[in-house]
Amino acid sequence: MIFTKHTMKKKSKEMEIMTIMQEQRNILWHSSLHILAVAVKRLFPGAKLGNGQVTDEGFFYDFDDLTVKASDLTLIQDEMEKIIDEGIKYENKIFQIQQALNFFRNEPYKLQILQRMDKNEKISLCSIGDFYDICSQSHINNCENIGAIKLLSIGGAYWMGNPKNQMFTRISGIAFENQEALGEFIAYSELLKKHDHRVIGKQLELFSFHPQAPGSVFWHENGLILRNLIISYWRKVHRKNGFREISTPILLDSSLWKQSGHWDHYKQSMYTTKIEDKEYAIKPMSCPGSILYYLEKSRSYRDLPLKVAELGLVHRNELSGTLHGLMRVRQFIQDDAHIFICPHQLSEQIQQVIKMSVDMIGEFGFRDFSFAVSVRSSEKTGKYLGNDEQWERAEATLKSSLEALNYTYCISEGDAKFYGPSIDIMINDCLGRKWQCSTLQLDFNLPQRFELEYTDVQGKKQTPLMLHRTLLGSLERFIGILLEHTKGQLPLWLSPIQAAVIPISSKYSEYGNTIFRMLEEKSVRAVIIDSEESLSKRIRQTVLFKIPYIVVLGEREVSNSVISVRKADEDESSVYNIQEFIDYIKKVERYRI
RNA sequence: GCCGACGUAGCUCAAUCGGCAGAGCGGCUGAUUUGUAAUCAGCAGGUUGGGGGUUCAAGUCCCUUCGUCGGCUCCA
Repeated sequence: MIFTKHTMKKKSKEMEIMTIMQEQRNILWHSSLHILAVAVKRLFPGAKLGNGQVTDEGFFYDFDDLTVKASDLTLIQDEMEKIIDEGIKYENKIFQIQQALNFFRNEPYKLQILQRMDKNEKISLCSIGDFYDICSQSHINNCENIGAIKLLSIGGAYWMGNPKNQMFTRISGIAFENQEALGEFIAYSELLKKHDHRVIGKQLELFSFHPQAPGSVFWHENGLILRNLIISYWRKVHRKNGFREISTPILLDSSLWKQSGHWDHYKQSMYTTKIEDKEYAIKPMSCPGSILYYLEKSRSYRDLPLKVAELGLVHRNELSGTLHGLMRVRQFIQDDAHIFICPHQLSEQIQQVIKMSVDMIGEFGFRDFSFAVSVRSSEKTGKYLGNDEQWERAEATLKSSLEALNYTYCISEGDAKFYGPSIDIMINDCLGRKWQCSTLQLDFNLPQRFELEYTDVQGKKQTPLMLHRTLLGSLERFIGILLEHTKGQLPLWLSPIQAAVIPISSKYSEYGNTIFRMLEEKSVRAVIIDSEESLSKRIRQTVLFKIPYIVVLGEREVSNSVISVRKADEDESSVYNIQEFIDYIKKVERYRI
């Protein structure tokens, strides 16, 4: 459903077909937004037209002087359907600006747009009956070709996207060729709800949120087990790849943040405090701490690449309206690392980071990736640090590193940070959504600001290059993505509870406890459910709690000293010796934790 | 932060025009001793997010505050 704004560098045949389908759909959606405007003007003549637009997920139109309730959506949708039934045709015509002004004499925002244009220019307008809109795009031939339409939401949106402007009322919707396609869309929306990590987190008792700390996670025991398992695997991978792990303070003198440049850019979203008249800030990222570590002693080219990783607890005062479950929080663990290198090591280190990312995220069940290289915007304004040559070389190195690994990528123009270009790795989840977790950023800024040095082979002082990178990004957010991808059915090695031991009746409780203790002793995460409820009910509880293995014990198992094991998502159970079962679980876990 | 909606028992939800706050699940107690997704019965559970107001009377109307959801802006 989600299509990225980026243009793919290379297109596969499939991509081409998708693009054609998307183009047709865009025409449909674009045609629909005019109808939305007509419907609103008919029902609410006082409303003033803003702009309409097609997005990746439908279309919207913004209006000023329009107050509508959620229940009005049905009213507007009915009106749109009426207009569609009228079968009015779209017409595009070219007008002189002067002439066009006349059409919009009661539409101040349309006038604003026209008045900004050169008076001698011509403009394309589209008409639907006696309704006119500024528009040069193509439409479907006739309204009747819109087979199904659905208005989805009312929201606010700043005029021209500028928060200094007033807020308009935005009505969003979606349209399809036919009812079946709309049905599929509704089914997909329902599916999304079932994968919502906030609901799953509550059901599986993984975490909670409380008004006393908005945007900060309270990890419950099962959620913390999951988080710790991820961390344990992360540490293993980093040790193997030559990283050293450090931990730096979360409260640091504001002078450090002034020196790093964060104070100028992000002061308003940093938490600060005064202690003995000195101002401190809680770290919003870990790099300055890492730099103080680098500066601790003089470094030689022999020490490079110096790979320093930190699971940094960072705080960012995200605006209240942007908080969203685990996906957007104010306190989180960032799996940061800083790699200090000599310039000639750049390409090799970039490739290593990409490999590490793809391998690690793949282990969590994400096999579908795409890559973006974020470069400067085409208007090379003064906001970027470093000179043109540095940038061009860096961008070229990022691209060639991906090419060396045979990865295709797209270019995200203008998405580079002010201090350097970056590679972003997007994972595609099972619902076709893209999430950016890993990012690798080149930094021209910090090594200079902190006067980082190393001694080269000739004994001369040189400035190292610095790579920032995260693989999972925020652990909180990554867990959110993982829960949505798996619908809470985590793989065995990540399940907070791996097996539920269920004796058929209290007669077999003793055997059940023996088995349970054997599993616990070998660090298999197990529970025993020997309450006096029916067997079916206890199995149901196990399945709802998404415990992957169900161990049922009765007369047959006791007399043969075996266990019956059923995978929660399979119908058949099999008989195992307890040691075979433990060995199997340990084998799955072995290379990860 | 801005625009809008929402907030009722642990959870999911009901309560007509302002007129006695309710159900299912979960919990507790008792009976049931179960072979792979809900055994039966009884009981308890509430300052309707917090504060203020209007009214004979407020879950319901108004103000305010906190939080959540959707959208905007932002996301080092």
